[in-house]
Amino acid sequence: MPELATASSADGTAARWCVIGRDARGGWGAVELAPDGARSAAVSIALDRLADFVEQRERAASLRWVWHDTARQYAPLLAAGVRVERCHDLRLCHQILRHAGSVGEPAQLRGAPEWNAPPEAATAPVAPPADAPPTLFDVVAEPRRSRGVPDGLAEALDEFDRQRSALASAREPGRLGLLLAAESAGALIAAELSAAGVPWDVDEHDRVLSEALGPRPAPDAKPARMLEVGAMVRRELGSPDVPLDSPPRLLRVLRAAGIEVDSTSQWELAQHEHPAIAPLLHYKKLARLLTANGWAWLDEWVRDGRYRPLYVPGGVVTGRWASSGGGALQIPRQLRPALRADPGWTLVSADVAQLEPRVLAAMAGDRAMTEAGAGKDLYAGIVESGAVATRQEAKLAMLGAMYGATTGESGRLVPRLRRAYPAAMDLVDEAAAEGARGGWVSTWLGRSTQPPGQEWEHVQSSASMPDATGRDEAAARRAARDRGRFTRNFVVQGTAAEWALCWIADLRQRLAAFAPVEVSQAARASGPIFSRRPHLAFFLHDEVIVHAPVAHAVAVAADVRESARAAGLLLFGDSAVEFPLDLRIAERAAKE
DNA sequence: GGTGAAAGCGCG
DNA sequence: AAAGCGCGCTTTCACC
Repeated sequence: MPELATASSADGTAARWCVIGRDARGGWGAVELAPDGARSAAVSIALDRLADFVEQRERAASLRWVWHDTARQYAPLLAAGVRVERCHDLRLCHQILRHAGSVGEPAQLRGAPEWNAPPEAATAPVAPPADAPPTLFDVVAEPRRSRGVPDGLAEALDEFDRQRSALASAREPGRLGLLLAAESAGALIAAELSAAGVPWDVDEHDRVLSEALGPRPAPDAKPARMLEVGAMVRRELGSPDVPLDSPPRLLRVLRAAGIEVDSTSQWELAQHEHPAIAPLLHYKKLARLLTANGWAWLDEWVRDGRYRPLYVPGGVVTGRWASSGGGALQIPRQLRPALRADPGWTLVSADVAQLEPRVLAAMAGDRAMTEAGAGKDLYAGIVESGAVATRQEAKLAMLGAMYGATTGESGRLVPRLRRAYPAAMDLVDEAAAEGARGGWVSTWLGRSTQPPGQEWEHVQSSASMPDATGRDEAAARRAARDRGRFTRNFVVQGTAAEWALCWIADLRQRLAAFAPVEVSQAARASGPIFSRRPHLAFFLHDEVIVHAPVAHAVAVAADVRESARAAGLLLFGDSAVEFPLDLRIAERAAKE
């Protein structure tokens, strides 16, 4: 699996790194590093020759590009039709190494604050005009730190040295190195996903909207169906002007009508009997659809038959991706029919069945839980083992175990899992205890939590002062429990994110190996790199969608499964834990 | 008039 | 007033 190898690649060839960045004269510079540390002389590249240079070197040698920020560096290359196989993203890797508890000598890295930049959206923030007079706020506040990271070649070389030293000092450099490679591969994939886009059927989307809301209304007008349903709510409440879109005011009206709710959220409304409730819930559904994914969203985010959200790799503390713009993390199931392959192509969709519990079973080496998930639905396996009575109970108990539920039905079921799967439960319980103590925990590959903030420490120390009140002590216990739930979930969610990165990184390489097909007119919307081969089109935590020529669909599906197997092997070796997929090949493509 | 918090709800 | 983790986005409303 060459993609994820670091120090040397698994295909037997010595890995070489090519570090690139801006040179002192404003052009580009490149320096190649051999595994033994030998450096080539710096090569200068004219501004407009960078894409050519990268393509040439990529073809000539097995390289890992080292650059400051994939989000900024790779998008222009993709636009120029250049794909790269591997990279090392200095910004993302810095974030991981800086906080990794297993790094023995982090001091040098932590002494390079300019690389400690938070993930940012692909669109650069608008800088204030340089000639604007400083406001009072500017004078009082700390100097504004640059939001980006240095993009110079010299800085990149220095930072790469620091990162290699830090990695070498880690307790398990192999694992942490794998994480750095996986994270960087994820950054490449995120850029490629935005470039390729999700094939999106605007007519189907419009049909879903019209069916629910009525025809598209004039700008600033409410759709017909919303007006009708709103009128029903008003009639049932006996009030001509119910403020449907303002929760605080709606709450007052509901209480005046005798509906004793404390909020206007749907789960609470659903618990009351009143003729106004059904239409009100209906109205809220419609309003949500309209504002979140209505015609305005369609106009803004879908162009040329492609939905192009922005992904933020490493944007979540656990290592999951975040998104910024386009709402890729929250496409409602209702709109899934709008994901539609181009003519002659199809969508291969897969999601992992119960990824997080399976990851937990593998981490903990829990044989009973592994057995419960072998060859079948994990929750069904838990029921078979006799721990709980129904699949629903198994799911509720498992989520409660991983999230730290203490009350309600979920909390009530957790002790049964503790008896049936002590190894798995010990692992999450220990992670929670460590977090509650103020300590740090790590994922399987070594992504660590940051230490608790000053506020948290302050609450804890206040509670141990001689004059601490009962209230102080309660607040400290609550904060400790809160952090414990976070660290409990961190180890599982974060390791699941690592598994998923390995899965899609492996799959990406397999897809790139497909023989190219003739380009169809529609497929060109994916851009020069993606219109001739199967390519990733969507990724969300534990599911993936591949856009593929129909002729390749079955082979792609096999690769998706094979990559899942490879990810399990890469992370957990010969652990018996299986990662079964729910996999579908879409039947309908767009009309010719 | 712009900003930020909170409510509410969509996703895993 | 969600119980129980992690997010983003839209809207309203209080405030400067």
